[in-house]
Amino acid sequence: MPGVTIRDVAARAGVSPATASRVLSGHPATSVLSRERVEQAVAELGFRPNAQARSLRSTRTSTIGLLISDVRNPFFADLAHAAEQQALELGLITLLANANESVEQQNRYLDVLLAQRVDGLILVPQGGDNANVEMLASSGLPAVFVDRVIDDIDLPSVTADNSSGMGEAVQHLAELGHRRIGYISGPRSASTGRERFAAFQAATLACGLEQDPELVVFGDFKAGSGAAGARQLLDLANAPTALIAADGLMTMGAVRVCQELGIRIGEDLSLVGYDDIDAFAIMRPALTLIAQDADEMGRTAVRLLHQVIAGEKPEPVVLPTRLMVRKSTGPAKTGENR
Amino acid sequence: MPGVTIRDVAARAGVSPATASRVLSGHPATSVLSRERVEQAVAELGFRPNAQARSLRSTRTSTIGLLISDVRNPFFADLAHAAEQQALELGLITLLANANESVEQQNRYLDVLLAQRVDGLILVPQGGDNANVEMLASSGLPAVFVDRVIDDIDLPSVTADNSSGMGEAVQHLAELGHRRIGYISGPRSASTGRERFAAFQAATLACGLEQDPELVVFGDFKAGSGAAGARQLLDLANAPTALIAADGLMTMGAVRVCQELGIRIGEDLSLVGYDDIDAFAIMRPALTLIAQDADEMGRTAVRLLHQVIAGEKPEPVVLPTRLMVRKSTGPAKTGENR
DNA sequence: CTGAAAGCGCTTACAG
DNA sequence: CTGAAAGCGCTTACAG
Repeated sequence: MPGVTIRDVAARAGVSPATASRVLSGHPATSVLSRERVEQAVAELGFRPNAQARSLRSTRTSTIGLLISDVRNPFFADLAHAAEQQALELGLITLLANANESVEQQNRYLDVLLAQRVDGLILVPQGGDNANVEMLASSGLPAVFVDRVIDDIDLPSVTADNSSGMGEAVQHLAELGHRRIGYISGPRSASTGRERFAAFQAATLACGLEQDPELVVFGDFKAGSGAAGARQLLDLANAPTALIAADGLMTMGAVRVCQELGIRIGEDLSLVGYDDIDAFAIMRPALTLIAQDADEMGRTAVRLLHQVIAGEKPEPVVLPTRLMVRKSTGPAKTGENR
Repeated sequence: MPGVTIRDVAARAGVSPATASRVLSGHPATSVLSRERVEQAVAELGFRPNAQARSLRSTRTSTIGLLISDVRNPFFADLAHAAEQQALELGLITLLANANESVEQQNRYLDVLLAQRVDGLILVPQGGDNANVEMLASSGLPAVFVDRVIDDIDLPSVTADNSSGMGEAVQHLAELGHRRIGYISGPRSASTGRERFAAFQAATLACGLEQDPELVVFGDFKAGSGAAGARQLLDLANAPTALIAADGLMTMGAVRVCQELGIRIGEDLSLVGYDDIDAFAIMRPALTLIAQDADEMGRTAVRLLHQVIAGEKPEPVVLPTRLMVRKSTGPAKTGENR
C-alpha cells in the first residue's frame, strides 16, 4: 500500500484518475466497464485511499470524535461502547479519546480531533479552562455534550436527571431512620458534581436531616478520592450512619475503605453508590445505588450529533435516574455509632 | 476557525506562507520578528492548522492508533489508559478504537486508522479473517501486537506469560484437594484463549487431575459466555469442585451465576478468576485470581511501537503472570458435591 | 460517461 | 532568514 495512489490505479485500469475516483466513491456516472477495471486494479494493487487527501478535498471524513473523561470508569466505557455501535449503524466511525479527568488533556485531544477534521464531536466536558470548548462551539463544527454540560455554552446535550435519583436515595435513607448522611461529592467543576450535590442538599433539607457541613467531602470522580472521602467521614467524632457517593469510582473507593476498616456495609453503615456497574451487583451485600442508563446516553448522543451534522438543532435530552434498592442500606443504628 | 488558513495568517503577519509554516512547525530558520508577528496573527485569527493537509505533505501525524478488543473489559480499559499516558509522554496522541471482540469491526477500524495515516498502530488482534492484519504487516506501517498475537504474522509484540499463572492456579487447587476442575476457556481463535487452555491442560495432567472433556467449556471473553459456561459446568451430574475462568468478564459472569444458584464461593465451590480487576478485590469473599499487569503491558506496547517507528526491530516482550490467593478458594468438599 | 485541470491547506527543497 | 513554486493524493465543477 505504501505509495500506491489513485493514479497508479487509474493507469493500471486504463482510465483517468477522475474516473477511478468516481468508481471509488460510488459516483453514479461510471460505466460498468470502468467499474470492473478499476475494482480489479484496486484489488491487484492493494490500493487504500488516503483519507487525509480525500477529506482535504471533500471536507468529510465520516469520522466522529468521542472525548470521554475516563476510560477506566465503567460508566464511560459502557457509554463509549454503546455510542460506537450506534455510530456504526449510521455509517460513522468513532475515534475515542480519553481526557483522564484532566482539562489539559481534554484540550490537547480537542486540538487533535479538530485537526483530524472529524465530522462531529461528542464531548464530556471537563471543568476549568473552557477556552477550547468555547472555540469548538463557535467553530461551527457539529458537537454535542454528553453527561456533563458547560453552562454558558450553547450546544445540544444529553444528560441524566441528576436530581431525582439522588432525591429518592436521601428519602430512602431518611425512611430507614438515618439523620446524618455523609456525602462524597464530585468536583464542583463538573456540572454533574454540582447538580448531584445540590440535589443532595435539597433532599436532606426537605427530609429534615442534619445539614452539618462536616458531612460533605469533595472528590474528583476517581477511586482514590472516594476512599479518602470515606475515611474522613468515618473518622468524624460524630460519624454519619449512611454514606452516598456521587459516582461509580468513588463508590468503589468507599467500599474498599469500609472493608479495610472492618465496617459491615448494610449493618454498621448504609451505603448508596452511583452508577449501575456490574461490580456493584456481585458485591455482597449487593449495593443499593442510583442508576442511570449509560447505553441509552451514548446512543442518544450519537443520534443528536447525527442530527446536528444534518443541520438540525435538536432539543436537549434529559434521561431519568432511579434508585435501585438492594442490600447495602438498612435501618440506622440507634444509640452509639458503631 | 472554519476557513482560516495559513495564507490568512501569513497575510495578516505580513510574511509568506512559507515563513508562517516555519514558525508554526518550530523550524529554526525564523527571525524573532516573524515569530512574533505570526504568533500574534494566529492568536487573533484563532488559526488551527489542518492536520490533514499537514500530514498529506509531511506524511507524519504524531498520532497512533490503539485497536483494542473490548473497552468494557477493565483489563483493556486499564491497558488503554496506561498506553495513552505513555504515548503522551513521547509526544504521541492515541486514537482508540474498539473492535468489540469482532473481526469484522476490527477490520473496519483497521481501514479507518490506516486511512487516517496514523504513524503507528497497536493492535489486539481478533482471530478469524486475518487478511487485513496481514496487509497491515506487509504495508510497512509500524505496528505491534499487544496481549494477543497472530502466529504467522511477524510483528513485535508484548504479551503475558499465559502459562505460569495458570499453572500456579491449578497446582493451588490440586493442593487443596480438588480433582475435578472446571475450565471456562477463551475462544480458540485468540492466542490467549489457546495458550491459557493449553496451560490448563498441561497443569492438570502434571498434577494428575481428571481430564474429563466435559469439564471444559468455551466462551468468547464476554460476561454472558462466562455465565453460560458456569451454568453448564455446575449442572453436570458429576460437577467440578472448582472453576477457573480465563478472563475477567467471563469470571464476572461465573460469579453472577454462582450467586443466582446460591452456591457459596470459597466453600461450596472454589473459584479462580482472571485479571486483577478492582471489582474482584471488593467482592466478598475476595477473589483468588491470575493477575497480569495491564498497565505495564500498555506502556510497553507504546515503547515498542516507538522503537519500531524509529526504525528498530524490538524483541518480543513477555510479561509475568502470577496467582494471587485470596478467599474464593478453599479445600475441596469431600463426598457429596454440594 | 469521461478527461483535463484546478485546487483543498499545508510543507519543503531550491535559490537567494 | 525568506519567498516563489511545486507537490502531497485526492475530488469536483466544467466541457465535451
